Amino acid sequence: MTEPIDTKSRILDIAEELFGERGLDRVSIRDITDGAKVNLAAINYHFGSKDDLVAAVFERRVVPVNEARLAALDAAEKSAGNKSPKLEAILAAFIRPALQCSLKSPKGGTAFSKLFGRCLSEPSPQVEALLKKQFEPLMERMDAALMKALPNLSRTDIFWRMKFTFGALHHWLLTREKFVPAWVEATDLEEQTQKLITYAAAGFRAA
Amino acid sequence: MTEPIDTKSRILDIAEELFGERGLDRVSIRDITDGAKVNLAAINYHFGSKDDLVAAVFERRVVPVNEARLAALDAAEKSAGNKSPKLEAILAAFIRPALQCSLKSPKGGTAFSKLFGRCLSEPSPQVEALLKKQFEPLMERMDAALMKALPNLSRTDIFWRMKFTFGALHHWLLTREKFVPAWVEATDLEEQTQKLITYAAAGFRAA
DNA sequence: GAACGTTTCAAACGATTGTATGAATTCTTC
DNA sequence: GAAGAATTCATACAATCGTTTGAAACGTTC
Repeated sequence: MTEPIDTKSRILDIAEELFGERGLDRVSIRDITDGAKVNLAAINYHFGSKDDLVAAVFERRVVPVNEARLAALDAAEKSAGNKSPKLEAILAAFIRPALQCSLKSPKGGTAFSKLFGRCLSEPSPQVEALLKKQFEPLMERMDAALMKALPNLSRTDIFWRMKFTFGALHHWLLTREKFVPAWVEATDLEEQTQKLITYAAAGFRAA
Repeated sequence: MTEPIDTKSRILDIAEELFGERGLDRVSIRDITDGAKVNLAAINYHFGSKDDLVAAVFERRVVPVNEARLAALDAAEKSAGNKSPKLEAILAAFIRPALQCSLKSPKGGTAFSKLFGRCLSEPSPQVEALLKKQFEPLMERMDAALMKALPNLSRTDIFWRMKFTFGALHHWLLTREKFVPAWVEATDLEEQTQKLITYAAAGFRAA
């Protein structure tokens, strides 16, 4: 576990890990600089403030995830020709990149999921602006694709079902390893992803 | 808006409101005592510590909600006789009490939802113990009812779909007024509840 | 109304927070 | 290898944090 990377990346890495573990406010500047083995002033020097660091940590993961989602949507639409892609493919384009990114993040991938949950529930102005900028265009694309795939569903219904799906995805990511009784059969992530896609697709298709 | 109630209740009331607005750690003891117009030492005197206050605020809402859920489940099973209640009735027993409680809570009901989200993502030891104690028996009852209603679904599948439903419910409660584009047709809470039940029921029935 | 337990009060505690400073060091460019 | 920019460093700052304290005020009971 050598870490020859630069100061900025080291800060981002363990900031993500600690934020995910303990929450944004329960992690001090000093916790991060100690963990990253950099000087106390490094965060303010490289990022400006703690809030800016939070936004940077969050942005580093959210941007590629949403890019991957758009790319997956593009690919699905392309391979479907002039027809609409299957509902499952549209939902997979939304769900799978989030999971894949969460795997790249430290601590087996739970750190980013937790961080995302926190950024949703206690957003700073910086994070809120980032959320809007990142998700508005994505949601428009998702809406359009879903409306085409489910022509007899109103746009309002699609909006609500998308919100439900979003919630299911993130609660899953957030508590993947938690609140799981012993009797639950072990399943790998791919299986769990399939289960979610199946569930959401049926939810969208409800009369 | 007269508040002739006692110190303890006044503290609980605005603590709930402030925690919901800003997050557990962004609200200081002084914010609460100022808002409740009580002395600074009142929180430590009446509750012991800030963490204990958080648990008390949370407990005051969670306990009645889960009692109402169990009661609704009882009622549904009773009225169904020796048959299984309809899937929608089981899900409604889970969903509706949470919504109803959230309406009683300050700020049009969003405060409790936000508080719940926070308690899920950054639980103190006290809150974590409370969560376990409150949700384990409820989930067992829900599992049993759902297995009876969906006999060809494995218990593991029921667990995961229940988790997805839980996520959809709480993300909805947490962001009810947020991230809603202007074009979404206004719907009252009852309609939204129905939409969620429809979505979740279809998700559970998926092959 | 005296004695009691309960609650409220103003004030202070030590610890920790995020940020700022200016000097020391390293890196880059000529 | 000297000049200048970029980075790291130890240290200090003011503010805020949760908690404690001991006295004052209150309510109850005999």
